Amino acid sequence: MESQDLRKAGLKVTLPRLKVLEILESSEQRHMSAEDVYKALLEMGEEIGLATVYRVLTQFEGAGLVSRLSIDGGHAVFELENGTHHDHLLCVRCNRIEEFLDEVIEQRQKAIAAEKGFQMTDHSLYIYGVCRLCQEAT
Amino acid sequence: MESQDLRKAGLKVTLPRLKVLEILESSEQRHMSAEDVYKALLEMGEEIGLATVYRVLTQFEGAGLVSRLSIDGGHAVFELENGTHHDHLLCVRCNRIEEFLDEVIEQRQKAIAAEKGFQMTDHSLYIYGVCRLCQEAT
DNA sequence: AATATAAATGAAAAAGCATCTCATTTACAC
DNA sequence: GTGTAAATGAGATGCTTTTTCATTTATATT
Repeated sequence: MESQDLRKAGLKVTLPRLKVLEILESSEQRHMSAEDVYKALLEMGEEIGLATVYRVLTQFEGAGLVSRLSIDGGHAVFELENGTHHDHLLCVRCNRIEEFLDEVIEQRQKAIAAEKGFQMTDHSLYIYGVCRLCQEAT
Repeated sequence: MESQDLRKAGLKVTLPRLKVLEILESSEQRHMSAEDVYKALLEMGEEIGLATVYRVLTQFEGAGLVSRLSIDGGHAVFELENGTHHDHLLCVRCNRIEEFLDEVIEQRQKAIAAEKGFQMTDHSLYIYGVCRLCQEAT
């Protein structure tokens, strides 16, 4: 039950928050923009303001319940946190997003940061390309 | 002389374009936002509109004269193209940007794209951290 | 169960970055 | 020099996200 997650995060258990969580859990797309979530809520019959959706998603991010991806071009998408770090592959045609984790890359990043004297706090890696389905659809 | 670069790119040689190039070449910061360039132009006494700066930078990007970096959080910075691909390290304190190239990472990215059936078109990798100077300044 | 209070929400305004529109100016081919 | 297509400036506009502020709601306390 998710109410516990909200309480643990110091957030009151409110209908908007429960509904946003519900959308994120039940949507067939794992990666959704605030707008996507907002529209899904409307389709569900929940009239929750877009500003609230943004606020809730940002709070969820702070609470570690979701991660925010900052896609090239400025607009963000959110994914339910699954506990494991990963990077992303994006299809430039259909916007499909896939996840991957590569230990070699993770290690090299740490090594590079160390070489340059940086205390690494984070990193973001996106591979852009045309996914298999879109290649076939040419 | 840069007029040639502009002509080669099919762009007319205009004062705004020459001045923007001049700023990019002479600024002590290699990475500048459109706003940075605009302000530098003003300091130089050139009253070139911000819209023109954006247009010119976008055209330069298309012509391969500059590259655009999309920093986390949405706003873009531009760097003079130096002919060699590289990725970036960003200091989260002072916003210093350093460049690096790691062949191991480059190879792994290609391998991952291939594994996932993606025809890779591009990638973006940013390592965030605290640079040496900012660590010392704590 | 009622109440107090701090937090959450909605709606609209504002912010921030970037692009577009359109009238005017400019580069450059002839 | 002239004509024409391209470039520019200024302001409007767009788009995503955040903020403001009055109202509502969750929850700790009585």
